[in-house]
Amino acid sequence: MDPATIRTRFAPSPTGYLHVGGLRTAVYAYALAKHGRGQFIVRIEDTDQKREVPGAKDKLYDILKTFGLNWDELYVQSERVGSGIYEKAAKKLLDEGHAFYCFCKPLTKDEIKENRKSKIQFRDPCHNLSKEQVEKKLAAGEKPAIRLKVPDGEFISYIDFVLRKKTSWKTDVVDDAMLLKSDGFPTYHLAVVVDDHDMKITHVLRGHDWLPSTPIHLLVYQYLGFEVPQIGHLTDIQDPSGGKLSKRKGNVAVEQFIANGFLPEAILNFVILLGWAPKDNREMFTLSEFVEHFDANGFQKSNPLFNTQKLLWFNGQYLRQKSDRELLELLRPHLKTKADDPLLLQIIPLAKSRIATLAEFEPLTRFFWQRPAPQEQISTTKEYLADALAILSKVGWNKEAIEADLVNSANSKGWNRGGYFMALRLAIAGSRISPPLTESMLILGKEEVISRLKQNLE
RNA sequence: GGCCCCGUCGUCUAGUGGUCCAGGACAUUUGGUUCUCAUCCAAAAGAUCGCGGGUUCGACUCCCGCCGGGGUCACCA
Repeated sequence: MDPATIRTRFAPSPTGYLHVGGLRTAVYAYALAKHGRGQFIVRIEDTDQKREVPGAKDKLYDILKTFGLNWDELYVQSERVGSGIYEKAAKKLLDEGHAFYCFCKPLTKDEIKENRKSKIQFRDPCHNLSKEQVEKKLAAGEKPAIRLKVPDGEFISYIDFVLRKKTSWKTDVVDDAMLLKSDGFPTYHLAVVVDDHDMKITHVLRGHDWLPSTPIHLLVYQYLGFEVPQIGHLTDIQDPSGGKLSKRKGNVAVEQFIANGFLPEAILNFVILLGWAPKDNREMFTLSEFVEHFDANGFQKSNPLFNTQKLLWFNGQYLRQKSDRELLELLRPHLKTKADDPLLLQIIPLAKSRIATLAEFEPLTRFFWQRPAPQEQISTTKEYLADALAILSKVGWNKEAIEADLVNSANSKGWNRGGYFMALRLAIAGSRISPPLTESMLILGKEEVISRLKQNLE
C-alpha cells in the first residue's frame, strides 16, 4: 500500500437508523478518501452491549449502499474484542504507568447529573492506589476497570484540519477517562485509538461533539507510541428551533426522509452543502461530482441550521431530472390506489413539475381514480357547467378542439374565462389546484368527464 | 459552573489586507408564460460583515476584550 494513501473511516454505533448528521459525516469521509484515491472504511462501534439493537447493522449497511457509499473494508468492533487487541493495549498502558485499575462503582444517572452542575474533580479516587491496595482488592475478587492515568501540569495539543487551527489543553482538566470496562470491553476512547491505528487511518473525521474528548485520545496515542492521525471536527447541524438536531425535535433519520418521499440524491446533495461549500458557489452535486470537486478547505466552522425549504427545493430539482419511467418506479411505494402503468405514465408528466416530494403525487392525482364528491356550485357556475357539458358532449375528443370550443363559448357569452374553467376544474378534479384541465380530461375519458359534470348539475 | 468551538442578508454560503457602498443559492415580493397550481424566465427587496478597541496608508479579512450561539464534562458512543 502506498504510504501516502488516504484512509478514512465512518464509525457509527448501530442505533437502528442513520442520523442525517451521520450521513453527512460519512459522505465527507468518503469524499476525502476517494478524492485522493484512497480507501473508505466502515467500522461499527458496538462495544456497549447494553445498547445492542437487533438488526441495526444490516439496516445501516443497506442505507449506506442506497447512497452509494460503498466501503473498501468493513469491521465490527465487538467481533474484535476476542482477539485481545484492546486488552493488550490497556495492559501496556497499565504496565508503563499510564493507566490504573479502578474499583469504583459506576456513577448512577443522578450522580452524573449532580456532577455536571459543578465539576471540579478530574482525578479518580483510584488514581493513586498503591500496589498493595490493588493486590488486596484483586485477591478479594473485585473486578476492576482500567482508567487512563492523566498527569497534571502538562499540555497537549493538535491541529484540526477542519477548523484549520491548533487547540491545546492543560492536562489538569483532562479526565482520568475509562478505557476498559470491567466487562472487558473497551470504551470508545480506547477502541478508537487502537482501531484507527490498527486500520492505518490517516484522517479522522467526526462530529464536533467529539472535540472535548480529543485530549484523552491524544494522550492514549502518545502513551501507546502511535502516530497521531490528522483529526478534523465537523460542525453540528442545528435544529431550526435551536440546539442540536435531535430525534425529539423532528426528523433526523435518513430512512424517515426517504419514507416521506425524498430522493437519496437530494438528501445527499442537501447534506453535503450543510457544512461544506465550494469556491464557485455551485449547488448541484452528485456523489461522484462531490468526490471530484472535494476540497478540505471548503469545510465550514460554524454550525448550520437544518433548512427543510432548501431540501424540498433540491428534491424538486432531482425529481424533475427523472424520466417518467424512473419516476413510476420511485412512486410505487407511495401509491395508495392500484393503477396500471400505462395510466400512470400518462399522469406522471402532468404531475412532475407540481410535486416537491414523491408523497405529494398521490393526493394531487387522486381524482383520476376516485371521483370527487360533487362540489358546492352556485348558480352562475351551474350555468358554466351546463354550457361546458353541451360542448364536451359533441366536441372532437382532442386537446385542440376541446380548448378551442370551450374558450370560444366562454368568450362569445362574455364570461370570465378563469371562472369558467375553474367551475369545470372543481367539478372534474374536486380542487382549485390540479394538473392541467384538458390533459386531465383526455386521460379521464369523455364518458367519465361527462358524468362528473352531470353529477355536479343535479 | 469548568473546558472547548464558532459569529457575513431570515437560512446555506463566496470572500485569506485594497478589485466589496460585499457576490451566489433557498425562502420572500413583483412581472412574464398560463384555464388553476406549479415549472420555467426576468427583476426587486434583503447584511452599518455580533459589539468595542487596537495594528495598518487601508480590515469582513490580523490582534485583544466583551457579548451572543453551540458542544462537552458516564464502566454511552
